[in-house]
Amino acid sequence: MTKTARFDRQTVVEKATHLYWEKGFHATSMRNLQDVIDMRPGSIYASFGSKEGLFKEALQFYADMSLNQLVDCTAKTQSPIRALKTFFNSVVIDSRRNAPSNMCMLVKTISELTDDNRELLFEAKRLLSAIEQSLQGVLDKAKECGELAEHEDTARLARYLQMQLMGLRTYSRTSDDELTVSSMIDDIFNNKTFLLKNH
Amino acid sequence: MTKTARFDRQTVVEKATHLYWEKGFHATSMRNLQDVIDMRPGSIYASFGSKEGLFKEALQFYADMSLNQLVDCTAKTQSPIRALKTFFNSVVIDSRRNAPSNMCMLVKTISELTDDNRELLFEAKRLLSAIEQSLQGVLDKAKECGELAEHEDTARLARYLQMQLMGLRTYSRTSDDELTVSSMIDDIFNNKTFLLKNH
DNA sequence: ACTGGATTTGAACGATCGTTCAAGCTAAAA
DNA sequence: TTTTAGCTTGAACGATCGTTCAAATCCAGT
Repeated sequence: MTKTARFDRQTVVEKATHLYWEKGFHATSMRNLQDVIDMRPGSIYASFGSKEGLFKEALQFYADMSLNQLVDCTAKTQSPIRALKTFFNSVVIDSRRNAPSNMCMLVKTISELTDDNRELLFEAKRLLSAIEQSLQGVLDKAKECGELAEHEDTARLARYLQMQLMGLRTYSRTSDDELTVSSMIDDIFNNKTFLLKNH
Repeated sequence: MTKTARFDRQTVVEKATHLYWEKGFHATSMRNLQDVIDMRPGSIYASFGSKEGLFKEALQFYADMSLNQLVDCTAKTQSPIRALKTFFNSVVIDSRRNAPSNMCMLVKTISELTDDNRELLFEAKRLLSAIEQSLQGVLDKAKECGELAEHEDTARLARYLQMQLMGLRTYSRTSDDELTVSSMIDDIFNNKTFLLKNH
């Protein structure tokens, strides 16, 4: 071997992720990408194979970011439950300002794509499932700490958190009022979500 | 005036809605639409103005369908709360089989579109807000029936239902197991969503 | 300094995109 | 039956799509 790639793969994937996340798969053109990652078609296709190939790496990169975010939250406090709430606030509220979209890139992907892009669709589902498992991991720790009753089904609760997170980030996209969204997170973690007297 | 349009607008919009709902705005081409609604470009552009114009009517049609579904559910029972649960089941579970997508078309739209299609994005948000208001209307009736405590804030609860519905339909897209999704609906209406001993 | 193999470049490809419009056709009015 | 207004048709437009590839460029090894 005589030569290695001149570009930094991590940086390129990061920039591509940013664009895909903002505009979605179909609305992002290869020419948009060429500008943003500053590479010419030949290099891109030599390195990533296709528009789908690059998108797949972007999905992976995004999921890694999200998982790291969750790990960071658990590292900053002794309380797993508090960590979860911090994670929710970070992902739902903070991303209203900084992120390319306040919606989850994986959710945007399963929402946009059909069987015409089977592999990408499957990949996004797989990564969402991985995130759900990480949530369950934190809930398991909460059980160990005694923050969660022994009889609680952490798989079921993780499923619920995942569903609520999906709902929150989507709702967040419809609402200009940040305080409203913020209070919804508080309500979730105070179990004041829906109080019915009877079924 | 000597002549009126030959096609049936309602039927055409219905077919267009089906396709847009399935594939999304960007992945649906005008040629796809031409085939499905059996009209030629000239007629389509004379009647609807543009791809966006037809999509806007499709959004309206979809929202009307959804609102009618909710009304149907309230008409079939004396209990507004039971009506809401029936609505959830109908929208989340039934649409796994029949509908073009198990996700909400309005959610798919706000998820996919950016400011590049400002008007459509705004329209989808507006219609989602209308649905939320209808949910609140049902909750108000529940209060009158005594199914809901007097002190409950129906606007807040409606917001919560809307968020959960968004989450459920999205989660439903990721899961093959219909029973799991079904039990999540049961849990929501039994207030068994997330039981923490402390915050 | 030279060589050789890998990377990078950018023009170009055929396909398809959303849209236009002149010509044809249809059915109500005269 | 003839006229005529307006809907319908389908070829065609320029733009852009994802992708390819021969040529230019680059740098490690000699």
